Amino acid sequence: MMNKNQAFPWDHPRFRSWIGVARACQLMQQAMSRAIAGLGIKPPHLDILVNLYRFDGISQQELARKLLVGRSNMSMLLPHLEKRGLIERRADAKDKRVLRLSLTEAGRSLTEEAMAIQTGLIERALSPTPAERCLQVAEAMEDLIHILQTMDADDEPDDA
Amino acid sequence: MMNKNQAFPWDHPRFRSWIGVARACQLMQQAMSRAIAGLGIKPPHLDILVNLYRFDGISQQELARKLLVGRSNMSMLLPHLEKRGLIERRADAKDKRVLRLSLTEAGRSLTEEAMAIQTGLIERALSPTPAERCLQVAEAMEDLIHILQTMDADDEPDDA
DNA sequence: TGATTTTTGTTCATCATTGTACTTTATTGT
DNA sequence: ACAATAAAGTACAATGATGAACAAAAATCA
Repeated sequence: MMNKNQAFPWDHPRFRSWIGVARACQLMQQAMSRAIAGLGIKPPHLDILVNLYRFDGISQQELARKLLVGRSNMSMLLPHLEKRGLIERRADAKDKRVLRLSLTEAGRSLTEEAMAIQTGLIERALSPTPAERCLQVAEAMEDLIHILQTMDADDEPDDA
Repeated sequence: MMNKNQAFPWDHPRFRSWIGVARACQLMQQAMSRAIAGLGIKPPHLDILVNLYRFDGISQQELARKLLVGRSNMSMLLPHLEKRGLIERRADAKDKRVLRLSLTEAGRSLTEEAMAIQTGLIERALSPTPAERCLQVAEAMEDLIHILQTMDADDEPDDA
């Protein structure tokens, strides 16, 4: 059994492909962690800062959804960044439940430094891959993301 | 500043590409976690079992290196799997320091079940991507892995 | 309006991962 | 052979992530 069509999982082209993606991600995460350590932040913080840089005034809920983590994670990390003077949390005027997030000046400039490092590392790591190929990779990943999110959406509503 | 060449990081093709890879990885990890939860194992255990399935008699050190984690991580996880009767650890005859790892019968059959689920999920997630494209993705990831590993090797020996 | 349900964010207990220090065994150098 | 160094595995303390229970505010609906 299982050695009828393709002997082992690692002989499937898609399986090998995915193993490569997973390893690459892990290594990249570690490399990124070291690259930005000098700025006193770690990958989770960087993700937050970049998203605030891009989407000013976002709520904690929306931020958590973008980062694919739970709300509680934001509640743990954001006060830290706030105390360090990198971000601000102001209550929304119309809905007193939500906290609107934005970068301080210090946060904005640190984020720009961090993004320069991040972009540099990504450029170096993908430098042997031509831009066109990168777009094909991106396309494959977006298809995958769409499928997984659809699967999740299917599971939850009708679930037991 | 920074908006001279390409306005923002997310306009770089390689940057966008990488963001997609990272998101895909995260979602896949979560989906995989749910997919194998019924077998009573989590992604780290699956990684271990698959590697033991493929490389019987490997040592804890080698396993840790393959999985890109620390030795201590193996020391935490393996006794668990051993108590559950999925793996065996036997001292090497020639070098009393190393423990040689192998799957039990129960472990082997559970691993086959798990790999079937894993392969199925990967196949589904990458189904819209033709096999040829998958190989191109794999190639890009292998280049990236090689670069990052070379960078690490460069940093450590001469490091401060 | 008043009661019920949703939504937002927080708190807390639990679990996973990491790095460091430590023990035991091999290897190297003299 | 003996001392020093390196390597394999373990123990432990610190950090990070997760999910569930909770409080406050808003929305829904009768």
